[in-house]
Amino acid sequence: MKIGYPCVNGSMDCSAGNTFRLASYSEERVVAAVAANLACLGRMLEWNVAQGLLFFRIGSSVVPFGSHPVNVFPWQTHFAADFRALGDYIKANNLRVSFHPDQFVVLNSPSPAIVRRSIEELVYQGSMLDLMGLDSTAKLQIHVGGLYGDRELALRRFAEVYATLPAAVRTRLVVENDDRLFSLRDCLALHEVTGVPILFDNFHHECLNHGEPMAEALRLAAATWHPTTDGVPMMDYSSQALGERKGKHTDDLVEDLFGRFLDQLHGLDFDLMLEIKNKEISALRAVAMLRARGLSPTAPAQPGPPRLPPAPGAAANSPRAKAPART
DNA sequence: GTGTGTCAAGCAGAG
DNA sequence: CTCTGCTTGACACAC
Repeated sequence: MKIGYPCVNGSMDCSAGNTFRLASYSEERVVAAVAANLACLGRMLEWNVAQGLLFFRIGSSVVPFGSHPVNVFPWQTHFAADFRALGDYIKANNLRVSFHPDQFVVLNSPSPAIVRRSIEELVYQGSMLDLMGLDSTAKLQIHVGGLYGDRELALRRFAEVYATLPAAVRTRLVVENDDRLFSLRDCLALHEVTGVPILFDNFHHECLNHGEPMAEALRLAAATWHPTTDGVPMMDYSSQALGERKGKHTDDLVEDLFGRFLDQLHGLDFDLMLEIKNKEISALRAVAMLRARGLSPTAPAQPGPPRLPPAPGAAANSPRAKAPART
C-alpha cells in the first residue's frame, strides 16, 4: 500500500505547475516553464522518497498548453532525456505516479470536437508517461463525463469512444466514480462493457451510492484491476468537511475516520491518493498510521536511492524561477 | 509590494 | 440567466 498526494507540495518552494497565459505564449516561455516544472517534479519525488510517500499525482500543466494547437514546440524530443531520468528515478525507487486530466476531458460528450480535444489531452498526458518509460500501471484518471439527460446513452458513448483510443491512452485509462452523476454502479456497468478499471473514490461513494456497504464497494472496485497490466488498484481517499457543503473535502486527515476506513479493507491492497487540502502533511500522517499497523511499504533500503541529475533542461535558467520564500 | 480580475477547455445544479 | 464547484491555484497587470 502506497500513500500519495496530488500535484502540489506546500512544504517546498517550487511548483511543477509553472505556466502562463495563452496571450503571452512564446516558445521561450514553454522551454523555461517545462524546464522549471521537470526540475521541481524531480525534487518533489526525492522529497517524497525521503518521507516514504511512494505515490504521486503529477499535475496536468507540466507542459503549458500541452495539447493546445498553439504549442507546436517539440517538447517531447527537447526534454526526452529529462523525462527519461525522471522515469528511471521512479522505477528505481518503486514509485507510482498518475495523472488526473481535468474536467474539460469529457469522452462521452455528444460534441465530436470536445471528444477530439479530450483525446488530445489524454494523448499529451499519456505521452509523458511514455517518455518516462513507465508502463500501463501508471494511470490516467478521469470521470465518465456528462449525463446529457440520458444515462444509458451517455455510458454507451463513453464505451464507443474508449474502443477507439490509442493504446498508450486506453491501456492506462481508469474511470473514477463521481459524487453527483455516475456512481460506482454505473462505473461497474462500464467496466463490464469495456474492461476499464475503476478508480474508487470512497468520499464520492458516500455522496452517491446504491446502498453498497463500503467494504463491498472496495472489493467490487478492486476486482476491476488486472493484477499485472493495471497494477495495485488505486483509490482516492477523503472525507466530508463537517459543517461545509456536501462534497467538500476536509482540510486535514481525520485520523479516526481514516483508521475506520483501513479497517474496511480487510486485507485488500490499494495505493491511496489523499485528496486533502493540506496535501503532504496529511499524507505523512497517513504513512505514520499505516506503519503503526505494519501496512506501509518500506522505503528502499540503503545505500540510498539513486540521485536525479541536478537540473533537468540545462537551458533551465528560467527567468521566473521561484525564489526561496523570504521575509 | 499588494490587490484583484481573470484564466484554453465542460457540465450540472443552485440561486 | 448567471454563478459556482470541480484536484484549485496563480498569472498579469494596475496601483
